[in-house]
Amino acid sequence: MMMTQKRDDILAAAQRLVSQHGFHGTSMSMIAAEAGVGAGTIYNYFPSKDDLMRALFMMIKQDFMQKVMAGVSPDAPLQESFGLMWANIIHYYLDFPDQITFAQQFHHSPYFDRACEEMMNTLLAPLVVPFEKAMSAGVIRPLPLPVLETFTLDVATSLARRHIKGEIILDDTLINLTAALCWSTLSPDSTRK
Amino acid sequence: MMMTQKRDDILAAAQRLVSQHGFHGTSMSMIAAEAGVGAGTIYNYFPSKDDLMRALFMMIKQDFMQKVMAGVSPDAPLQESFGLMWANIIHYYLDFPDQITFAQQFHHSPYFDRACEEMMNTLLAPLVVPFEKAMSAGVIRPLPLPVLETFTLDVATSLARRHIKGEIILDDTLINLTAALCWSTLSPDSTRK
Amino acid sequence: MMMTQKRDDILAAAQRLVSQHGFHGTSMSMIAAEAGVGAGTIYNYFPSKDDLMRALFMMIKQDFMQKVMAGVSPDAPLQESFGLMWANIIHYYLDFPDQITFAQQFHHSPYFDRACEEMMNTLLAPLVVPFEKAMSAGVIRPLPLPVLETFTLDVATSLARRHIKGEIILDDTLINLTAALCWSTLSPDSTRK
Amino acid sequence: MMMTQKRDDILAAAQRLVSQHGFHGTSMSMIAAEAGVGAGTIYNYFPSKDDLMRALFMMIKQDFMQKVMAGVSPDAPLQESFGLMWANIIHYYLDFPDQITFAQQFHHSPYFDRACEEMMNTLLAPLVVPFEKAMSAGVIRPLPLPVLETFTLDVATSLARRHIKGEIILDDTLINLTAALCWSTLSPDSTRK
DNA sequence: GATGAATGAGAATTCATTCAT
DNA sequence: AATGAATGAATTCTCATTCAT
Repeated sequence: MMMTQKRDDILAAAQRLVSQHGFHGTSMSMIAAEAGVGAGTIYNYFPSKDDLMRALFMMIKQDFMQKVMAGVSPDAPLQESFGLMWANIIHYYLDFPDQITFAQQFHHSPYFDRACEEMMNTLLAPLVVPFEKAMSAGVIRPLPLPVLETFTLDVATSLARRHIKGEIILDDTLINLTAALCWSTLSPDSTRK
Repeated sequence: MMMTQKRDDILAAAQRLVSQHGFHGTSMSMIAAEAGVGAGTIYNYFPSKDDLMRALFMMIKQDFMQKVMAGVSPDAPLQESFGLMWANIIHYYLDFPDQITFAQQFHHSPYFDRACEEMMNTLLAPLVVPFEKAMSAGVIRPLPLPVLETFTLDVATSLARRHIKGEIILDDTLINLTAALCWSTLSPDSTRK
Repeated sequence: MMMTQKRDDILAAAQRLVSQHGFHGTSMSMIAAEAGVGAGTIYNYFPSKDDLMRALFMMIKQDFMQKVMAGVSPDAPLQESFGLMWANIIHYYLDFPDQITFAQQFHHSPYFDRACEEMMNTLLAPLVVPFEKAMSAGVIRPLPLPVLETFTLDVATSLARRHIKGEIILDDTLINLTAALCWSTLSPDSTRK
Repeated sequence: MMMTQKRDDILAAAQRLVSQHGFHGTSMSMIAAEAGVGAGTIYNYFPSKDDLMRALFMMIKQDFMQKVMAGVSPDAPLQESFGLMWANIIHYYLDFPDQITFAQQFHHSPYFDRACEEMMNTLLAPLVVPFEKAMSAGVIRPLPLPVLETFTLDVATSLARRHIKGEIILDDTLINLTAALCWSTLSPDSTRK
């Protein structure tokens, strides 16, 4: 159906504008104009601005997950998958800086409520499962899941943000180095002297 | 003069409200009411909403720095200082959850411009210097400064946020564990097999 | 479409209110209420209060010009046209006192900028051309154009204002007398003893 | 008394600022700052902003009258006095362009009420009396007083304004020419063919 | 008299949302 | 479904005026 086309146009327009001007710098009329639709049309697809934003966030996260898992074999050893996923994450951010800007803004705003939280957890599950297995198997250090996420996802995000801001240059060498650093944090013997 | 009192009331009110409702959910009238002053009074102390927000951010960061360095001796070995600073950071966030909420919102909003960036760097300098020395001395692994900050400050911030959201409980055990994990990332031999 | 109706209502309301209360005594909400539209509606037609005022001024001046030139034949001798135009000007002011009040307020306010100036000159051109021709032909005394305008337009305006204020009564006799006085000022032999 | 000094400072400051920024572009605090007094102090001398503006207008008009009559002998023939007064008026405006700007703004604003009107008439009396006498004596054409004012004062004001705006240059030649033109309008035989 | 911090009513303007077409 | 003109509540900010010192 064509119904989906307009919806996508609106989401794409919103993403472009919000990453440039922020949530509150982006009005519904701006989105409508950028998407090439009437102002009222948006409300045929999204009940409110908040809903549009939430939908956009989810869309981005879904896309993110898909690209992060690209090429990852469920049977490969975690250390190997980890390196691949790490590179995927970083490249995603570098390829789509708008997305990270939007996602960060959204994530630290009052838009991000319990419902978002839960949907995100559901979405992240495929990423998390292999780590849980690895913990059970003693391949990586047993850690509370949120701590694990901090030392992996959050670190990658932080690095990407600093790259986008121009503080560092994430070339292959630095990507590999940081991947190795993170992995070492997870491996069971890392704090040995 | 009491001039300072009203200014502080306004800053405190702004902090409380923004951490709850976000920047754009917090109107100047709300701040005035919460601070117990007239709407126009705010403008005797801050030229605009933006300036008020920036001033608040800076104040928080200054306070943060002071509390993080509490008890840290410049002559102590870095590993020892590191543990102390780590605990200080975590405790600061746990003691003042409003601050971290506000600071994160601000940091990822369009309010945060070049000028803020630079003031922050100036402010963070005392924290950074010992690490640079340690790198030169080979005590810790040589890393670009932003990478170092990611693996220390940003990780601590992320952990604290997850504590505040209820995902984990940062008791002394977990604080020590995470400190050790971070430190191991920095130490020169951590990626050895 | 009815689009034009609302625009006109707004202009008419603005004109009435400003001639009574002055620019700054006339708020946008007052105009909206008087025009019977929502406060925001004005901004669908005019980007700002300034623009609304400028548009109104231009509209009035255009209307003025049209009415002043009514019945004036381009081929008639200037002295004859002059009498007609003079009567037209005076009658315009007497018929539309709001307009003159508004125009005078506007003209002596900071709203009146270079751009207004130039648009006015363009507008006045048809009025001015016959005088320039008459000067070349020696029918009237050669004078700098602004001086000519002073002795014609500005004098008529001043007389009309004094009528509106009740200082004089501009009946046909006085209109004819003043026209004759002005014309005598322009004719080449007027200062002869 | 020193009381007068501060009052004068305030009036002078107001005049400077209003001629630059207009009435509503000039706030009481601006005036206070420019005058070097506290914001509240103004209210010891003037009950309100409106009163201050009115007082300023009157002061200017008084000064104007004094300078216009400078060197005018009550016994001299009117034609001679007229030339002198004409030059005085023009020179006053050229010497004090701020005043004309302010006075025009004020005169066409709602600040200018009946009371102002009457005070102005009282003030202008010395200027008017000689003309009335000359009319009785048949030296000049009998005209309603407001018409006379239009053809003299208002014309001079208009010329001065056009000079200030750069449309013409009022050198001695043009001053004398325009004086002669105006005088001819007043003299009893001017409309003869 | 002098001060200037405090006030709060009021201004221009924005924008999410509605609804008649 | 699509439109976009209309709405009006809400926002930031200004400023004449007051009053405790």
